[in-house]
Order: sequence, then C-alpha cells, then structure tokens
Amino acid sequence: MARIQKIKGFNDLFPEQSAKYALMEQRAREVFGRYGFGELRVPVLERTELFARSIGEDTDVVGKEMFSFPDRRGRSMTLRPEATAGVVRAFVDSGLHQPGRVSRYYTFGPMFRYERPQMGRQRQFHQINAETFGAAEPQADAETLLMLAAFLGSLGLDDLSFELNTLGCAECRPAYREALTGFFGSLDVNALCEDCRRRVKTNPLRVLDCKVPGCRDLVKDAPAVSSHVCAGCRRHFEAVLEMISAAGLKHSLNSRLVRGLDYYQRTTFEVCSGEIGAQSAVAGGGRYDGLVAALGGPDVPGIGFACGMDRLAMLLDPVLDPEPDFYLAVLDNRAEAQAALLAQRLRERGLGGELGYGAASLKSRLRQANKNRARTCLIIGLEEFEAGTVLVKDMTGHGQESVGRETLLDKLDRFFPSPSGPGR
RNA sequence: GUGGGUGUAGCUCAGUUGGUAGAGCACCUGGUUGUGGCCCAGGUGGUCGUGGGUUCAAGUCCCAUCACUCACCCCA
Repeated sequence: MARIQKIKGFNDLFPEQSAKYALMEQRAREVFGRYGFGELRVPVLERTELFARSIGEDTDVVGKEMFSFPDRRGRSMTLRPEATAGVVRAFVDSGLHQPGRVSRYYTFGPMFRYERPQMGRQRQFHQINAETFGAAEPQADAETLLMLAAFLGSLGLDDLSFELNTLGCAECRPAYREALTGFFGSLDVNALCEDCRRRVKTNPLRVLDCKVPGCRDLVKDAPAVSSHVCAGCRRHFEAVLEMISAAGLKHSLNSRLVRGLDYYQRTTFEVCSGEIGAQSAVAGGGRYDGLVAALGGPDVPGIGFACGMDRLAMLLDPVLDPEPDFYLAVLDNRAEAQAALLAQRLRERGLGGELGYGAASLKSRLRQANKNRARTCLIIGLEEFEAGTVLVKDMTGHGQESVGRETLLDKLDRFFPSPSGPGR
C-alpha cells in the first residue's frame, strides 16, 4: 500500500520533542500565574472576517498566508494565523468586561500560516500568548515585558535580545506617516527596492524594516519615530523603559522595529536569538489599544505578546524523562501471568517501569533494562517462579537479592530508595 | 510566490573516468548453566525518491516528476 505522506509544514512531535513543549507549558503556567494571568482556551477555527478585520486587510498574513476555506454552508472559515484576534473575540463575546477592571489571559496552541517552510517556520506552529485588557498604564507594558523575560529565564534562556520601539498612537501616527511618505518621495525612486516602492504607498513604516542593503542605507536618514510621537506617547514609552530598566531587564531601542500586524500602537517589542537561523524572533508583541473596540467590544486598551514555541524548542536542552524504577524480566513463559500481576501491583503503588513481554534470555533482558535506564531489574526465571520470589537486581551497582513478592511490595522503600515517584 | 541545495540501510553519510552497493551508529545473536554497561565476533536490513530516456551496461549521464531542505518575502 502506498503510504500517505504528511502535509507539508505539519510536523509530528515525538516524545523527545513534545517533552520540551510540556516543559514550556508548565513554566508558562507557573510564571504567568504569579502575574495574575489565567488560562483561556479558544478555538482553532474562526470566521475569516475576524482576522481580516483585526490583523489588517493588506497585511501579508491576511493577504496570502491564511488557511481559509468555505464550510458546508459556504461561509469562509480560517485556521487561526495568530491568537490575539481569537482571544479578543472571546473576551468580547463573554461580556465579562467590567469598566475599570483588568483582565489577564494566557493561551497556547497551534497556529497556521500558508508559507514556505524553512528553519524555524512551519505551516502549523505553536505559540504561547498572553494578553492584558483594560490597562492603559505603562505598568502593564512593563509587567508584560518582565513576565516574558521571567518566563524565558525559567527555561534557562538568558542570552536573548530584547528590542523595543514605539509606534505612536492614533493621534500622532498619521503625521509621522506623512513625514515618512514625504521623505521617501524626495528620494530617487529607483534607489529603493521594488518591494519598498510599493510599501511607500501601502505602509511606509514597513520600509524602515526592509533588509535590502540599499534601502537600509537610505532609511538611516529617515525621520525617526521617536521625534514624531506625541507628548503622551513619549511619556508612556519613557515610563515603560524606566520601569524595565529599574527591574534590570537588558534591552535596546530599535526605531526600525515595525510589526507586521496592523493593530499595534505605542509600545512594540521583539525578542531575538542569534542561534536559530534566519527566523530569529522567538517572541514579539506590543500594545493594541483600538483593537477590542474595532471588534465590537468596549473601548478598552490591550497589550500582549506571542512567543514561538517551536523556535524556543530549538534553544532548549533535551528534556530527560525520569529513570524508570524497574524493568521486569521474565525468563520462563509459565511466569508471565505472575509477572504481569507484579508489575501491576508496583504501578498501583506509584512505581514506573516496563514489563518485558514473553520469555527471552537473561542477557538480552538485562541489555534491555540497561537501555531503558531502569534503576532495578526484577527477574522472574524458573527458580523464582517455583519459589514465588523475585530477584531484585540493582542496575546502578552490582548488588542483587532474592525476595518474596509480598515482601517486595511491603518494603518498597528498601528496594526502591530514590524518591522520584509520586504517591509512594 | 521567487531562488539555491539535497534525495543511497532505521539514522548520519561514502560510492572513482558509467562495470552488478559500502562504512559508522542503531538493532538482533553469540563470546557465560541465569547476569547489563566496555570490548570482541557474527548477523538482519537497500524498489539507490519515482517515472522515462541514452548505453552492451546507469547509484553515476539526460529529461520529467515528487519529496525534503536552506534562503528571500514576511513573521513567532
């Protein structure tokens, strides 16, 4: 039979990989919980319109990267390309918002974008998101950043670079846009790359982020955001910087940092690694004060980030499973039923280990026990079968002892001294 | 969507000017009557991605196709 191939960009995560994801989720719960966040699980599928309206019609994500298809009634559905839109929709849907109240949620799960896969980018990828609604204060920005740093630190990742920028707000951004357009208009049209010539019209801020060397040189002389934002935005940004500096978060300013989703305003940030290839951003986010209202909710501010789990996984050391407490070796077929029962009793008492099926040579069983990294090998051969005992062999040293099965179960602490298993 | 690279054993890869396929690791067995790791010996395992073409002869050359991969664009 012909094999069915996996879908391009959709990967299987076997234990070696999935253990890293479990670790990230565990750390996220611990750290985010300390900052007052609760878990929100939202659907993977939403109506296409949600993303079109929130992310922006003319962004690359909406324009060419969404997995969209009609459902059975012809309505356009989309596998979420990012999480914030769905979280905002859920927040609005719930009607839980009370004026003056701050709501904090985190969520994780798969996202989908129809792009060419490469290192650090798959069509199904996984993010951890955290969003705060109802807080306009710079403290919320600072806490978001510090929480992200704390989470990354809890994974042992401390050589990541934090870059920040402010994009201005609804009041001052139009003026800056105009200044930029004017600046680019004064340049020789051919000086910019093809993409940027288009961007000047559609989204001039993006030109600042262009990687083409020629464009980079020109951008150096472009008007900086910081000199064009309004007094309120300036004060807000300075307060954020002051707070994270006071907390000891190392960071740098990057006036070219422009995010690809239209809803960002004021504070934006990105966390990058130098070790995972060209797709180096492991987290990114910022403030999106108009988004909740734009999706039909109350006019409350929002701020949050998305963290790429797959990219973080590339930075994590292998996560080792705990060593099994035992490996149970049966050397005679007649002992199989008794052995299975013993394994069951041990597991009921909180120990973990593998039962070797069928009879095999002692040598091969011990090799297997060794490969499993089992701390003890329990052996039931002909002798033990007839005597109702079990040979308990310590795999970390060379000691071994033959004991009655009931004795073993009664004195687990003696035969399995290490305190790894719960519930003992 | 655009450009480059790669498809040979379960994995990582050799394979000469075209001449009938190899290593390391892994796996299994043995070296011990019932004692693992290290070592030693032996063994299992390959439609050479797929289809077509050139040739006496193709892993090797040509064409097509599929897959994977890196990068651009963009993003986590």
